[in-house]
Amino acid sequence: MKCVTHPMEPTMPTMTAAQRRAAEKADYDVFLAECPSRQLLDRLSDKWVTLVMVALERGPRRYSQLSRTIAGVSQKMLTQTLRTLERDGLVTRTVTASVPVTVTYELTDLGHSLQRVIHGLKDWAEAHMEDVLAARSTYDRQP
Amino acid sequence: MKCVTHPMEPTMPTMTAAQRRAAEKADYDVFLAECPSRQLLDRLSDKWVTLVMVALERGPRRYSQLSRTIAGVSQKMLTQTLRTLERDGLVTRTVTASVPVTVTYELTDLGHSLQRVIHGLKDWAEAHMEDVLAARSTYDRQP
DNA sequence: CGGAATCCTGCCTGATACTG
DNA sequence: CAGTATCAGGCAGGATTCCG
Repeated sequence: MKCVTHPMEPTMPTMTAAQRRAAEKADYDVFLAECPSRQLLDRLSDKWVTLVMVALERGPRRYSQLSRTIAGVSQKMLTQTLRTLERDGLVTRTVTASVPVTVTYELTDLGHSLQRVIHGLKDWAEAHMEDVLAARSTYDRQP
Repeated sequence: MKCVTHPMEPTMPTMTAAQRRAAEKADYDVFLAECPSRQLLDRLSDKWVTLVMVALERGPRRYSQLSRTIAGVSQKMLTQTLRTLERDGLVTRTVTASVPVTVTYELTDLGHSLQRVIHGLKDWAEAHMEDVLAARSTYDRQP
């Protein structure tokens, strides 16, 4: 398993999308620190990324809405997170020239595909909260 | 939607496991900073947690194996991550009293259920690497 | 081998002030 | 409203050393 970027070969029409995806996967390894996929996984495994992606799941949201929805986020981290998500093609940023100005963030198609995965994480956390709390009290009871 | 811990009511035998889970879910909100589920989601949305969970997916692993597999992790963070995963009931820690000592980590059933979700994140990162790289170069080309 | 303990740095956070 | 800028401080996380 190598970690290389793909030379731009002409797309082979004989491959299905699924086959191409499988071929691409084989060339990336998240365990290699230098691999782009590792760096991407590191970025995605971020609490603010997770919360923003979940907050955007039901459609476009304004900056101030996100700020209020995601309790505890600083302006700095919210803006920074939204910028990198925009750069990575996961959200779009739309500025409406009104007074005062309105800025709307929305998931792209790519963003939606990631959102589905991340939503699973949120569901898991909410569904298994009891189990985790029980495990903690068991663990903490021991010397 | 409130964020409360459940008073220990006797389990209602008339509820299915799925029903009980749905009822529990309704009481947790990851957007509230003080909610346990939010804090759990924050912990899970961590790059070392993600990588350790993926590294353990094929069965038990020794500390040194994990250390070598997960490139770039420090002993401190690996130990710290494994400890919290153990405390949260996601992995077991087994010490074999040999010389030198052998320590093995393995996913619990709860851990496996989370691992399936996290694996989706890894798959997404590896599968959509090209899309993200393309989006970045488009973004960076603009002033 | 698998850590624990220590020190130290840099980033995150929080607060405040200022713009288009 | 939706940021950018700046400065304080605290703590996450890296590097190093030592131990059963």
